[in-house]
Amino acid sequence: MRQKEKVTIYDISKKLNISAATVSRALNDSDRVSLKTKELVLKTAKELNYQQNALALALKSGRTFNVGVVVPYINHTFFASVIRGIEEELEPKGYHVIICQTHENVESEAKQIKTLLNTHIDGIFISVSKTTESVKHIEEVRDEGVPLIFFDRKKDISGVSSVTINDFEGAYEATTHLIQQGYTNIAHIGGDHKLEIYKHRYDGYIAALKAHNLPVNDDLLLQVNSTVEAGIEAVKSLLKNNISFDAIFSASDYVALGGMRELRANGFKIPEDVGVVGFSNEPFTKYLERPLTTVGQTPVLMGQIAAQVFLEQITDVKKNFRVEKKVVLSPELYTRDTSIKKGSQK
Amino acid sequence: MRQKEKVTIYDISKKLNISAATVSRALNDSDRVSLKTKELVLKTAKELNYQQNALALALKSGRTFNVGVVVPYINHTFFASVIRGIEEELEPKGYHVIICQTHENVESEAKQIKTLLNTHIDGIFISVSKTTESVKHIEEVRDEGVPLIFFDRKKDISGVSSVTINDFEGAYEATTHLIQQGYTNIAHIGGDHKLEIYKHRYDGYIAALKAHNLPVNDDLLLQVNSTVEAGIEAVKSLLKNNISFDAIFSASDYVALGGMRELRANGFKIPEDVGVVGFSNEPFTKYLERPLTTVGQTPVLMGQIAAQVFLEQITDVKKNFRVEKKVVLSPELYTRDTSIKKGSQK
DNA sequence: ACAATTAATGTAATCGATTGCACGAAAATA
DNA sequence: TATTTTCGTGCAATCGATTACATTAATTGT
Repeated sequence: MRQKEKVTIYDISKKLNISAATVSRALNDSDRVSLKTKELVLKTAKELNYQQNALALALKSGRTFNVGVVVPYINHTFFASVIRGIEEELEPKGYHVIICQTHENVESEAKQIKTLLNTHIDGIFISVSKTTESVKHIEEVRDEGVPLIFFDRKKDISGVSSVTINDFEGAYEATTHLIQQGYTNIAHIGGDHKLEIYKHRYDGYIAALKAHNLPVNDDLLLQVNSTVEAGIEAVKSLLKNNISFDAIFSASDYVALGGMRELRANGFKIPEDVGVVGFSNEPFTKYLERPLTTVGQTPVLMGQIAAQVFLEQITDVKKNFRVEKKVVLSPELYTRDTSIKKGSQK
Repeated sequence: MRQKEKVTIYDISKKLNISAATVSRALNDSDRVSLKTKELVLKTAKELNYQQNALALALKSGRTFNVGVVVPYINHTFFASVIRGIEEELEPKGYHVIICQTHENVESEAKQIKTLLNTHIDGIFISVSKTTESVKHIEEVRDEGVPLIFFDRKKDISGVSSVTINDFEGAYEATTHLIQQGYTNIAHIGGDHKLEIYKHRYDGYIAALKAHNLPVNDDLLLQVNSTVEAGIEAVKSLLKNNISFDAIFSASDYVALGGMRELRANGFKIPEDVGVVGFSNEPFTKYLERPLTTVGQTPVLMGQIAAQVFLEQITDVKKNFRVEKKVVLSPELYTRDTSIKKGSQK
C-alpha cells in the first residue's frame, strides 16, 4: 500500500507558474492577490484535491487546534459526558479533543500535563485527581501561557477559570427535601474533604439542618470512598454502633446504593423506614426497581460551558489579558422513589 | 502573562558553540558524536530545560504520535471503556488519543475521518455508526496508507484489521443457558441486522435452539432499537398479540430492562414466570435489585488488543506490507438472578 | 614521516505554509 | 510626459528538527 502523495501549495504553484507565496495568499483570501489569480488557485486547489497541511501550519502559527482534557477516569459516566460536551462545542470550530486519564494519581496527572504541553495543545481542561495537593504542575500550564480551565473538581489558583457545580446548593436542596418529607434524623455519608466538592456537599447538608433547626449529630457523619462496598460498610457501622437515623444523604450514588442494600438486608424498608438521596444522577439510579432520588449535575452542559470559557479565553489572550472566570452551575434534584414517604406503596 | 520562550536545539548549539546538527545527533544518541559532546549536550539540554518540539518533528517525520478513535457516542460505557483500553496501551508508548463521536451518523463519521486524516494521525480506530452502509470514506483511509482498525462494529473491507466479540458465541451461550434452566419458549428481541453484531446474536440464538431441538417461532423474533422504551414496547406487543413465551434473550441490556418493567407491570414474576438475559453487561445490570443475567464483552481488553494490533501494523507498514488481522474475543456470560429458576426465592 | 582511514563536526536542504520586504508594471496625479 | 501611487507578485526567511553530503581533524598503518 503506497502512501498517496499529499498535494502542497508548491504543486499548485508549479501548475500555474506562480509562486507558492501567491498561492498561500490566494488560499487565505488575502486582498493582495488579483481576483483572477484567486479564482484560478481555488479552482486548481479543488482539482488537485489540495488539503492544507495542519502540521506545517501549526509549526508556523503555534496553534494546533488540539485541546487536552485530563480526567481521573474516562469511562465514568460523568466525565465521559463532560468530554462529550466539550467535544460538541469545539468540534464545529475545528478543534480536536485529546483525552488523558490520571487514575486519580497526581504523578500521572503531572506527567500527562507535561506531555500535553509538549504536544502544543491550545488549551487544557482538567478535573483534578483525588490525590492532587501540590498544584505546581498546574501553575506551570498557566505560566506557559496555555489556557487552562478547571471543571467540577478544581483547585484555587489565581488566573485560572473554572466551571463547577454548586455542590453546596445541591446538598442543601437534597437535605431540605428529606426534611420536608418528614425525616429528622438524617445521616450524611460524604467523601474526603480534600476535594472541594465533598466539603461543599457537607457544608450544604449542615446548613440545611441548621436552617430547619435540626441538631447536627457527629455520629451521623461519615467519610468514605465512592463505592458500593464503602456504602455497605458505612451502613453496617452505623447499625453496629446502634446509631439511630431515618434518612441518608449520600454524596455518592454508589454509596447510596450500597447503603440501601445493607439496609434492606437488615429489614429496613425504603423509603418508609429510611429515606435515601444520592448524588450525581448516575444512569443506573433511574433504572433501579425503586429509582433513587439524587442530585443531577448536567455534565454535558458543564463541558459545553467549559469549552465556551476556553474560546473566550483564547480571544482574550490575543488582546493580551487574562480573565479569571468562575462559572457555577446549578444542580437539579431528581426526586424519585427512595425519598417520597407518602406517595410510596409496596 | 507572557509565553515562556521555548528552548530549541539552536539555543543549545549557540551556548556550546557547535552546530544544531550535532546537537540533534547528540540528543538522538547517534554514534557519530563524541561521548564528550554528547554528555555536554545532554547536560546543557537539561539545564536549559529543553523540550523537543513535537510539531517540528511531526512535520519532518510524518508521524504525530496521535491516533484517532471514532465511536458513535463516547459517553456510552462500552465505548468509553474501549477507549480507556486503547489509551492504557498506547499512552506508555507516547501516543495520544483523539476522540470523535459520530452520533450514529454516517455523514458525521465521514467528516470526522477526513479531519483526522488531515490532522496527520498515525492510525484510526473505529466502531462504525448504525447508519453506515457505504464504506467509501473508510476505504479512503486504507488507501492513504493510514492504519485502520475496526473494533466491535466492523465492516468487511479487505486489508483492514478488526477486533470484535464473538457475538454468535455469546448469544449461543446465553440461549443455551436459558434452555438448560428449563425455559423452552424463548423470545429474541434483537437489533437491526444492518449491524453485524445483531445479525450474529440472532444467528447464535437460532443455532442454540436448533442444537437443542427447539422449534424456531417467527412470532418470537423482534427487532427494535436499543432503549428501555423499545423494550417496553416490544413486550407490550408480544402480550397484546397473545404470543406465549417463558423467556427473553435480548440483544441489549436496556431493552431487557424495559421488557422486565413491562412484564412486572403485567404481573409476571422474573425469573419464575419469565427468564431474562441481556447483552453487554452494562454497569447498571449488576446494581438492579434483581441483577440481570447478561453477556459481558470485556471492552477494556478489546481496546488493549486493538491497540496492540495497531502497534504491530505500524511496524509491518515499515516493512512495507499490510496484514489483515481479525481478532475475535470470547464473551462471558454473567449468570445472575433473572435467569436462575431453582436458586430463586422471593 | 606521509598516505590512508576513520571519527567528529559543519553546511545546507528538507518537511509545508506564512509573511515582511522588494520589485516591476499599471494607473493616477501633476 | 514625468512622477508618484497603487496593485500584484516574487524572493527569501522563518517555524524546529533531521539528515545526506562535505569537510576537517585525528588516528592508523607502512
